[in-house]
Amino acid sequence: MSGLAAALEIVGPRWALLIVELLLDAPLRYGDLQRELGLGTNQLATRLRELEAAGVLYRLPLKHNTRAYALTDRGRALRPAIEALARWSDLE
Amino acid sequence: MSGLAAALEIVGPRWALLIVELLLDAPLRYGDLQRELGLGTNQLATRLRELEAAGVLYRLPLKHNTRAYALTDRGRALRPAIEALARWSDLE
DNA sequence: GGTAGATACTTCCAAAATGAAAGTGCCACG
DNA sequence: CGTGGCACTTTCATTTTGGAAGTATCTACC
Repeated sequence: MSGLAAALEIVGPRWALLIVELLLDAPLRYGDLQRELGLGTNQLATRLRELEAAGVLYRLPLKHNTRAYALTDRGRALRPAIEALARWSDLE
Repeated sequence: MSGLAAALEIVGPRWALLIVELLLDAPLRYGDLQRELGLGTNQLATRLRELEAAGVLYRLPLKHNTRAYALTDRGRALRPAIEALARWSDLE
């Protein structure tokens, strides 16, 4: 399998890269992500579970039943790819 | 809509970026793409139609009922993004 | 001239992913 | 003890993806 295909197995599903993009700035809570992205809560839960399993992000407990989602080193390493795609869409 | 979201509207669907990756080297025919990727012929037809409509690639007639698919400038501009994703998956 | 093969699809249907809405469990605060 | 915020789960409809088979056109061969 090509490197690209391997990458898409992880960040290919819908919303995955958009979640990572939001977290590049700072950790966010579940509700914040949902409001920013406007996706169904079930899908957000699924994507976060998968991205955590892939080592892209991790859960950061804040208090009682509140936690934030933050990027790992591997997650932050997606910045060049995300910026390249964003720049591509700006061409014309 | 963020630049990233706009890019994913075009290259987000499954197989789309993998098709572009193959065409970065040289134009290929329909059957070549299908054999290389191993996807259903109906989906290849759909993806090619969408990528053509988005100005990423174009049909290049060869002879009678044979044609090749080649990248436009806009399609070739995806190279940095594709390489960034491929490199990311190689980390560890 | 008929037939077999190559090429580029389309059509049909099942399976999986995605999306919208409502419900659950937990804790803090008044 | 009730109300509200937060982080989900469950359920079900819709859309996307996937596999298999069929169609149309031209070419080359017998």
